[in-house]
Amino acid sequence: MSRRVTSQDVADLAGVSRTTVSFVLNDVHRFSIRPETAEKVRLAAQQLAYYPNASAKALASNQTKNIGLIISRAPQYIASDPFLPQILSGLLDALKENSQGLLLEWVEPGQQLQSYLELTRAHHIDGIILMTPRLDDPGLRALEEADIPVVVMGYIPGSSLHSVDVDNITAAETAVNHLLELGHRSIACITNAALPYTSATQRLEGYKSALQKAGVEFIPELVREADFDIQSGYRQMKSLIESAQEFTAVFVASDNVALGAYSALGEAGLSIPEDVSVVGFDDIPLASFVTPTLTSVTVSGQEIAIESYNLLTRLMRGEMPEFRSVTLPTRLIPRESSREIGRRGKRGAEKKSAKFVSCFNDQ
Amino acid sequence: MSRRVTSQDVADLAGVSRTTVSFVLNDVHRFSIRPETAEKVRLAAQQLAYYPNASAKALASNQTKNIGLIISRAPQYIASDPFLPQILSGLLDALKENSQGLLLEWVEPGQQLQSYLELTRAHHIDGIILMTPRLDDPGLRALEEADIPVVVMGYIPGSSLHSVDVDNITAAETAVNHLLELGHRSIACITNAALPYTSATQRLEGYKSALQKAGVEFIPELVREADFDIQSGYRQMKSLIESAQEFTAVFVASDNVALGAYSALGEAGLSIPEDVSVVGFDDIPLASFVTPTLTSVTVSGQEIAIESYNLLTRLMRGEMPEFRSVTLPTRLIPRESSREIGRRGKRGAEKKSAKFVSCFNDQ
DNA sequence: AGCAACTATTAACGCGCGTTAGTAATGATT
DNA sequence: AATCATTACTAACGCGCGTTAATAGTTGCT
Repeated sequence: MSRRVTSQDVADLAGVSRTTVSFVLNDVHRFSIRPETAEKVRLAAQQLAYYPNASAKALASNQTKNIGLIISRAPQYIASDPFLPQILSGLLDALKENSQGLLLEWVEPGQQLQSYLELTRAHHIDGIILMTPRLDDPGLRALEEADIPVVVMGYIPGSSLHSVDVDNITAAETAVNHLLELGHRSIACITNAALPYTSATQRLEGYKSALQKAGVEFIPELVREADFDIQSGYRQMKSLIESAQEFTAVFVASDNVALGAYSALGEAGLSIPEDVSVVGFDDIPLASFVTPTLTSVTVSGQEIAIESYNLLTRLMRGEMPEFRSVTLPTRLIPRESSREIGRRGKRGAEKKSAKFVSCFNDQ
Repeated sequence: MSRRVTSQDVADLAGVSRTTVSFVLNDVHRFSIRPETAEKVRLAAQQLAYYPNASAKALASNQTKNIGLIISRAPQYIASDPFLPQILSGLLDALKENSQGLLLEWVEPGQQLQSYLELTRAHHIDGIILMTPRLDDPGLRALEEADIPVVVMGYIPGSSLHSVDVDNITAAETAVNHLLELGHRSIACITNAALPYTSATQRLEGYKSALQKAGVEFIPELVREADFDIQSGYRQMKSLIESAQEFTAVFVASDNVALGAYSALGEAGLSIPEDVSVVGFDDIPLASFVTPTLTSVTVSGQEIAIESYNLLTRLMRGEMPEFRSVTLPTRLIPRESSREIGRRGKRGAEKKSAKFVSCFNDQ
């Protein structure tokens, strides 16, 4: 309950003015200060365990030392996201060095405009990183016009906002090409999210493009839209299986969703990769630990986070007025879940391989 | 670049004083205000798209409207945590209703004291939720003495801090009892984290206790310490397999770690549950989608988050001076990964079941 | 001695808001 | 007519800090 320690207290103890304290503790070299004085001040500050009040500092300096990470997705979709921790990990690490804070926000679709306005105007934060943007986000214009640094994780065509992203289209093409090279011709696709999310659209784009370049017909019935979480992957794969469509491989644009697909395939008595090859996307840590290990496209959440943060930092320092969009590299990691189309490649419920089925039927 | 809109602007436009604006927008009923006046003010505020400056508000009112979630773990361990998103999801949801913000912080072991002091003194936040506390955290005393509301997710024996946790000991006992009831007598244990983390110690405690009550000898060589992530689960399980110790079941105190164990078992040619039964902890969403589905103990991250937030809210309102510690229920969810000790229960590298091996050797 | 050119320090203002003490106007009561 | 309550509002202070303009003290040079 002891009164709060202010810079005045430090000044009194050190026998100097509050201004001097401020200069010393903020390393203001414009006004020179005798080393002994500085030392006295530092000692007094330490002795009193003085920590400058964040709000006062923010008000006076017009800098909050916080950046905001905005997730435009409802909490229930956040709960099972294996990718978010990577982003957070990268961001927190980078922020620590500059002793900045991370303010987490989610905005519900429909409330974007107002939320963004409040965020930028209320000035809780110095800069914004926008995650999982939607093409149809009505608040993006407001962000473009707001005079606060913004970096988008992901690509918004036609937007003037700075962005960091992987080349989703090319990456998806590479993934599908991998399947094509293995001899697959009937390749299904399950998106990572609903199509208003740009990454989903782009990855689907890459899928189509790869097929086209290989001269393979695009069959809309082989495409399903998932919704971030495992359940949706399970559902959509089940839907694919139940449809009469034939396919020997599937490109699932999210590892998380792919794991749901694994489950549905197993339940239907289909073996991976004997009956169906699977390629995922994101290369989450788990990908190399599931059975069979999952072929995937590396996307380092940490890297995206760090790159976004670096870009944001430069914007906050007032550098770089010109437009810039960073594209990070991806790499296909072939693992066990994809293999050459085999002799037993024709699928059919009656030809179930015994290998994985047992686990589902025994108990 | 347009100047910031202040409450003075709103006052001018509405033709009243700044004070009146403040009263209207903050719903201060102590001073009555004519409805028409209030309406004028509200209209003006909306017209100017006025959002009160957060820092100024915080400084004047001594309330930041932010709470801090503190993770005492290094970022690399955050990256693959499947439990964190659940916590965040729950917290974000609850916070939204009170239009509060969430400030994320990690403190590195060794820096706790200073970090906590800064957090509490700098007053960036109104309240603290402390995740994954360590028994040996030297900063806890500082938190106890600081006059800021604190809720700990987890249990710290002997601490006066309010806390929310599941009954780790009982839950672990239940998990191990489940294995005992299935006839297992040689049960290994892999902890979820290093023992300074309280949950790890407690779950190990529950494991020992269950064995003791069943009259089964505790064999230290059957215990391994993992470290949050999948890799550590893989390593520790490998270590167990390579040791000469016999076991027919394993209690892994974290689903995430258990998935690593899955991988190591598969690689060694051991089938789950034919050769080794596995019980996890946390019931992450993935648990019901892996092959075989993982028997686990439900711990709802969302619930823990919401309960912690509720407790914190009451503390921040100044209620409840008395000590309180909330314990949330857990439930064992039997799935495919655990079954009665079988005919083929004796393990040995030469008796590998072909089922899972194929995936590792074929490509 | 006299003036300039530093160096070291501080008084004082403003950031935008919440809030207390006080004023002015109106109606009710003696 | 004078007093008192009530209503509707405002002037003015303070939150704790950063920062500018100004002030005292010191040295160097002619």
